[in-house]
Amino acid sequence: MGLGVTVKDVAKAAGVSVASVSRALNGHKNMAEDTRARILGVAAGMRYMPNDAARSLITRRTHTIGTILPDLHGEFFSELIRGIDLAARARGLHLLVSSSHGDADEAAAALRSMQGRVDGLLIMSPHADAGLLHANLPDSLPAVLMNASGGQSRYPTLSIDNHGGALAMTRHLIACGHRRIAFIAGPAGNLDGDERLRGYHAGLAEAGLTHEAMVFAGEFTEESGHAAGHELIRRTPRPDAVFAANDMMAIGCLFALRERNLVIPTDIAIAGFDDIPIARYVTPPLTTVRVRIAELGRSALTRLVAEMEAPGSSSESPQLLPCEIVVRTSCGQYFGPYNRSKSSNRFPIAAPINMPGRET
Amino acid sequence: MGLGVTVKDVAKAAGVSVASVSRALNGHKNMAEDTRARILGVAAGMRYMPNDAARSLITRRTHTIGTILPDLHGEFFSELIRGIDLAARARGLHLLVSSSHGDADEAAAALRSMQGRVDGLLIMSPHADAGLLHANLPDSLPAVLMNASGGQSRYPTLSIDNHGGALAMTRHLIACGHRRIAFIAGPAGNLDGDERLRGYHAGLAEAGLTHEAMVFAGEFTEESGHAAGHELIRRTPRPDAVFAANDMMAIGCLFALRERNLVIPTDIAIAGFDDIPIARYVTPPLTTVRVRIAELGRSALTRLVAEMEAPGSSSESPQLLPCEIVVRTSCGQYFGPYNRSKSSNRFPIAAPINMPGRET
DNA sequence: GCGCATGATGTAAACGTTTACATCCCTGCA
DNA sequence: TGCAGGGATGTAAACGTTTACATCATGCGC
Repeated sequence: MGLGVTVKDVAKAAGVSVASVSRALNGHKNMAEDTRARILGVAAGMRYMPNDAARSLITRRTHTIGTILPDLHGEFFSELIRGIDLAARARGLHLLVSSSHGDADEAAAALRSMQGRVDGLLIMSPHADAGLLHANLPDSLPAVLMNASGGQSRYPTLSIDNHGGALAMTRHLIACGHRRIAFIAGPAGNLDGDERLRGYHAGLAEAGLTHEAMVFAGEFTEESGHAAGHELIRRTPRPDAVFAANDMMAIGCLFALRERNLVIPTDIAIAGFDDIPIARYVTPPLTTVRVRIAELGRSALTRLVAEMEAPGSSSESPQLLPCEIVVRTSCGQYFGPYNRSKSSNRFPIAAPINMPGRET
Repeated sequence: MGLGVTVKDVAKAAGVSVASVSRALNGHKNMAEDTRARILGVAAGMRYMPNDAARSLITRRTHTIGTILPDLHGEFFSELIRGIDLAARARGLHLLVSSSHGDADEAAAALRSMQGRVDGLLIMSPHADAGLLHANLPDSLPAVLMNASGGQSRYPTLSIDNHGGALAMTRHLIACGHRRIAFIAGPAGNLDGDERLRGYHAGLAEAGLTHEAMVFAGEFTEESGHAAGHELIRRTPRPDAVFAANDMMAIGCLFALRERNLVIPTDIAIAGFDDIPIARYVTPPLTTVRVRIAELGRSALTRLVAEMEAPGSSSESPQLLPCEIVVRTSCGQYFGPYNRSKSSNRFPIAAPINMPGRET
């Protein structure tokens, strides 16, 4: 039972018309309270569940929002979905996900296949340029872009404040006394990576250290960080700090330096970007830039809902989400004025054993 | 444009009836090939997209499957979704997710709200007992349970082979020469944790070490592992190995032991369960049991599709997914006959610095 | 007591598909 | 030439809702 019970069956059982049943269910005004109560009782008794397809057909609302995501792994993906899901559920919206899009064609297919199933779309895709979007989406479907090269598109855009985060970290490293700060970049053309690089350069420029800029190629992978690490210690004079465009490269670099028996942070400091969970557990714990991924998801959904209710409502695009410096021990001690996260160690991590050069 | 174009508009533009348009789109037989081509051309030209709600209404198929998940974090969640999504997309199915269900009421609400939106359900929830499922799901809706206490339910069930994995790890520890093996358990009543505990006991029993069993309470959290670590080293004689029911507890324990300046694995060995990404990056890298989460998702979806096509097709429930021992360095050297993962270190990790007691 | 506003309820159209059935036309065979 | 058969196409019903509009009863002011 439960399936196959229609509004008509309920109407018959309750001795009213289908319209009354519908009104009772949707909480319309202008109904006798006792009638409503009776209908609701009968409906519950029959375990009636409205057919959403029929409802959507007439109301033109699916109460579902779709997400188009690239081939993401790990914490980033789950936190993003988590933030979106929480915000969506709070509004009674369902979540249709389509992830793992490796190329533009797959992303386009996903876009098209969501037609008519969703009231709005949350899109994060390196391939989602204005052309692709226009070709595969009806103009009437609200959408919000995440971490896209905003501005050029007619869609609202939300991004991590990559530039601001990298700038803050560069300042922090300088404040810690480092001067020769190397940077391990992201893959060419990657938006996040490019912004972080810009922030690094801005930080150096501020301190009059432009001539010290030292950029190594990277691919956001542990391997590329490892390779960059081996390369950068051959430089003379050696850099006294490394800032990697993401945590995985910082960790790869960390291992490379340890292979050469360099002591971190005494011999050389390391900083990353993202604050992935692993960052807290390597030896020594990694100083990094935290990005609130769940918050990005939550904000994007909020923005999308606003867009759905009043298209073109807020056009102050792109919106930036702030980052936060998380100071651990991989960059040496620092007690200056920058924003430090109180919660950077939710749990007291043991001091790395046999690690010289650290004060208590 | 693109929205608002209906089959009727296409029919008019192509000079045929709506039935012909429908037939052309759905690849029916008994159609003149040229007519079909013409209709398809017109439809594409008008950027026609069929309305899924209307289609679902009449066909009673949504081509969507729903997932009900508990409040999961991190890698586990993303890998699971990833496996499901890949398998679903391959079959042209959409994915409706509902995660973060903290209690039974939320799970029940999620179950009900998916009515009529999905053709089948993938459920992982500690609250999803037979009663809850029966009360909130129509009998006609196919569903597959993941990691539930199988057998008692009329739904097909898939689970990680927790018992087998824990047994294999216990054997491995014994084969490494350890005798006094402590176990840090999961939260009381947790199915996975209980099965792992059973596997531990079975392993000890096999080796005639039942009297050495030593179980400490844990909550699957780093904190509880840390606490258990401090507790277990006060025992005399001290355990020579610790097997934690999951990696986070193993890591908490690892830090506790390092705080006491114990050398791992010389003084005491540590093993975990799950192979979370962090496991490879702690010092020393953690030996653990790998569970193929994405594979679990993929299998569950495959099973669900089978169930949708032929209800009650395969009742050999519950189905177990094998685990795999991943040998790193936290348990000492071992070259015996157990199944070792070749890929346990996708990338050469540097030897932990200043870590005595390890051979090359 | 009469008309009228108001509130409760019923009737039926509409949403955009799919598909059973009817119709038409063409081919092949007697 | 006539007729059966069958392939192509059209007609219209059905899916389960919501909602504009019609209807009906009730109470109120005069």
